[in-house]
Amino acid sequence: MTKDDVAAALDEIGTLLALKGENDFKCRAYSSGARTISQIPGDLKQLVESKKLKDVRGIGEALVEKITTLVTTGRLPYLDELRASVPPGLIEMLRLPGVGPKKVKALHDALAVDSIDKLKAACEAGDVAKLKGFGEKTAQRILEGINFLGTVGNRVRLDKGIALGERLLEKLRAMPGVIRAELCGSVRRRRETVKDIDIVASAADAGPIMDAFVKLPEVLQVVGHGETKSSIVAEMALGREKVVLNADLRVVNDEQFPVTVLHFTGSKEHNIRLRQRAIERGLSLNEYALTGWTKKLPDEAAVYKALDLVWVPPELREDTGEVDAAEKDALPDLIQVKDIRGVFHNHTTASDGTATLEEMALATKALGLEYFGVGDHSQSLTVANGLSPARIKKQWAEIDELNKKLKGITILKGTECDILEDGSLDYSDELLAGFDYVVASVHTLFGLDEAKQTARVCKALSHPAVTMLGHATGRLLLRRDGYKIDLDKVLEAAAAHGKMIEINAQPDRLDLDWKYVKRAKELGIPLVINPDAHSTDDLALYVWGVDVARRGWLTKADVFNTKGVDEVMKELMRRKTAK
DNA sequence: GCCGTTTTCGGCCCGACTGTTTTCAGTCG
Repeated sequence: MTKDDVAAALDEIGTLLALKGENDFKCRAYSSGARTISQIPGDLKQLVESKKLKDVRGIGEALVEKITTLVTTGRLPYLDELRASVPPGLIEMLRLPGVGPKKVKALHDALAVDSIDKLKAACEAGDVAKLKGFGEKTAQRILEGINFLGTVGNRVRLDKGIALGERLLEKLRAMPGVIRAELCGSVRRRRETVKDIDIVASAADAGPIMDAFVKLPEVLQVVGHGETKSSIVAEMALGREKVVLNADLRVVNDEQFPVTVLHFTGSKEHNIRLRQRAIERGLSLNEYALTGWTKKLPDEAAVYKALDLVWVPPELREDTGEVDAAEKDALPDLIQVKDIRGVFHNHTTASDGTATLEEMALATKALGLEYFGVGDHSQSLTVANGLSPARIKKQWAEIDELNKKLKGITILKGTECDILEDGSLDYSDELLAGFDYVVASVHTLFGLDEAKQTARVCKALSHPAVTMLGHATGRLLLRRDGYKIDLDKVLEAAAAHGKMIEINAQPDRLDLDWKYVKRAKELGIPLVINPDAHSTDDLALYVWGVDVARRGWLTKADVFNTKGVDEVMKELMRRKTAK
């Protein structure tokens, strides 16, 4: 039972209790407990066994007992009973916009509605509109929600969310009367997926901007249109697909702007900490002002300063220690895109890429980078045209030739070598010794149980030739969970054997997850940001990995590919000869 | 359910918007 499994169970309890009409604070205690567990460092089982769980903030007696049962037995009778007493369809109904636990409960109690289908029928029959507290408009909104289910309200990848967000932002900034405008929310914090777009703008008169916003061509539906806040469903074509997202706009006066931007950047948990801090100082922080503070607050940094904190980069605002660090002025100097000087894990036409070695190297140079590491697939991955030892040697010769010919870019000899079922590698030790570096990755047998998968990867990490672990979980965001693996053990193995771990920057991977990036740093493991490029365009994807690194508190010094080519080669050579 | 320099009870971040009400509950962020 992983931390995520435990967190999911607690979250489910919170939701089920809410559907039963339980006290809101009790439900929240479970949800916040879930969040705490999913972000807790170290091994949960050890924490349970050492009885230290009760010392964790937000985990009290009742949660300790339930978590202990979950971790030791893998089950929780309390949750099973709850599940049995709440029809599963009720949870699905919560996804409808404007429908929360109270409305779901009312619908179930009064009309015996326990599924989306029955809800649709009840709306169409007019039963919902007649219900106390409901009405024609509510019934209509529910029907619209059911029609939209599957397109609206779903999370989308960060890169797509930003694209739509920036389009809206650009149009807003061009509107007459707009003084300042900023993307806030999870987009600004660079979460790997986003559920909606939050925009804050400042203007002397909000009305005309609100009116113009809800009439933008991107608007699919107007969800709300108030004096200072409007909410739309926005749509934009991106390549061959469409991005559909909710977007909220808040317009305030320019004096309020910094506090409002802070508020809507979140996270909610970060805001709560700031508000508590304000209260401790005899102040009160809301979305418009720091009440009780008499001096001007021209920007966000001034608001933090008023709370005796240094400015916190948005990527860190998750209440995972950043407020304490900001108090001591001990926040990390986060890595920036410009710090990256080369890339290691990339493919060419030799395996499953679309560009040649030379094209890829030149495109890397064009991005201003110093080195291009090729990491084509290894021999057993035949579906991706993995390279045989003979083809590897041919590629090495080609690299030697290109390195003589090309100026301003160095090609490094690497491989993305498959980790076989037993944890051994896909090439002989003799061949492996000829590479500058080896990225070891899992591409097969995703279905192995957690213990086997963990042992497999840990064994690969013990191999002297391995430099770094590729995409640690194999997840595809919003599409596929990663393979079951105990990442805490994997990190321990990487630390023990002095290996690096990749942050795969493909926007649908972002694997290693930022929470584990933070832990890897604590264990002293060097991280490497790789685009896993399969085309020349893909090379620039490393910027998304920089976002993950920043969320994981990494500085330039924590990331291997911030070093220049000479230093990189020296370190890779040192690692090879140390074995 | 959690928490405590008001510590075993009584709070828990707080405001906009909507729709249903006629003063407010529910939802959302």
